[in-house]
Amino acid sequence: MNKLQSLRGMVDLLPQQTVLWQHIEAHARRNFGRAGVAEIRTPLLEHTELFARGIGEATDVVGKEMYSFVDRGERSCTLRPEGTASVVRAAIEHGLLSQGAQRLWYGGPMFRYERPQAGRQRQFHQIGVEWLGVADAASDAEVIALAWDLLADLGVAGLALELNSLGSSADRAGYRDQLVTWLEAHRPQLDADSQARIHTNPLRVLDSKHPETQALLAGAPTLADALSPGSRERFAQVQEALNALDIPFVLNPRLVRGLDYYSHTAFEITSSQLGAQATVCGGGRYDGLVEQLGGAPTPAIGWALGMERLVLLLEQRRASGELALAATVPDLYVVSRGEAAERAGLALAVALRRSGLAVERDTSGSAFGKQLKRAQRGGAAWVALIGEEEVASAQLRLRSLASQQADDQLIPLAALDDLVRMLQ
RNA sequence: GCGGGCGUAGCCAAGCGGUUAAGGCAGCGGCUUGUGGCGCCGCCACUCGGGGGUUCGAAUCCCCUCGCUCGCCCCA
Repeated sequence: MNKLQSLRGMVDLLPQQTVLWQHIEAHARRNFGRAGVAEIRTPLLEHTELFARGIGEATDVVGKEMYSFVDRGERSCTLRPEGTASVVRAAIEHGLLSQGAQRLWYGGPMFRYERPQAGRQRQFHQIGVEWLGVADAASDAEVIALAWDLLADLGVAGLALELNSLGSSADRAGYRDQLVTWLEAHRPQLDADSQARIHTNPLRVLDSKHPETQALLAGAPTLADALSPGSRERFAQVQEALNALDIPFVLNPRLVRGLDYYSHTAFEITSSQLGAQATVCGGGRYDGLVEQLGGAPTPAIGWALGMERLVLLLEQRRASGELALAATVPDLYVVSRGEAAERAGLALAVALRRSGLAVERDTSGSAFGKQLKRAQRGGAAWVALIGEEEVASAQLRLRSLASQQADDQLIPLAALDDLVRMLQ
């Protein structure tokens, strides 16, 4: 183990991958721009307390997955495990909320100390949207549409939108008590994981994958029954709005989401192509969070999508040939050999780039045949060849690689404008 | 954190206790000292993720370790 390698769960993205990432980012930027959603960038490092207060002490994320350390100033710092808390903190800190509703998006790395798995890294990346100061049910559908349409624009098929309502915080608290009482009464019949969660995170028991527990839960009180009439009406409005937008969804009463701050609308977009880590995008309403972090009571809703998981889906499309990302192909490939010729080639390449052309220069110094071969393989349409003869006459030899024939043209090195015109 | 599988060159991959570790792709060089996708030839692992052990002998068996992977957990 002498070889240097990246830390466990920290992955390098090589050029073949980065084109996919850029593809996704470009679509996201464009769609967000159309919807009037502005980008916000917050630090990767925050006070540990922000996440402890924002996400909830009882959650796994805060309890055992954070990258925390004490800095030289004795502060407890944590690499952000998710984006929402930071965005809310920044909005409160800079008084954004007093300037009306904020429609924000962010992207970047998050850190969680977990066992790596397909679609799950310790440093992973999310693109997320947070709308602060937005309360109406129509906005819930609008925010969901942002995620749904982004994925659709990227051509990702086979996705399912799952939807649930957690009710108001009062509904949820009341239901929680009801559920805990019921779970306590049936404790011996529950699996070990679920028993442990009765008091730490009882709602998550609903989503247990143990078949016996699931069978038992058929008799448990349901969240839907615990919703107040107002919450029910609100949930119906969200569903109507989604219908009107032609966004299909399935109701999933067991969808409760892991983080404490959610209320009312909760949703996930999942893919059957991803194995165990099937959630591509998850989000929901978190009306209580801003206040919890010290701001004025502010309704809010948002989502985050996992870049790695989305990339996995796009890689499947690429492998099957459905998605072809154009590699960057130079307009011109400069072939030169010999000291003076290489200098002339360098000057040519830089000058043409300054004119806006994509120019690649062969730096190998190998035989012209080799350089031409590389030009061919690189997909360049044109080659400028400069050797001793050309330097002597202050010309370059321009050849089209598209045609098989050698129909070279000699162009004065000084006649840059002519060359630019020909290549455009 | 728990359980299963795997780890041979940049990539894919054969070998599964016996002397020199197949092959393909990519790369590099030559055929072609100044001229293009093809073709042919050559080069490219003293070594099998790392360490230790068993053995006359290990890439092949055992142990530890690192990493990857699938599932659990959790979540994006």
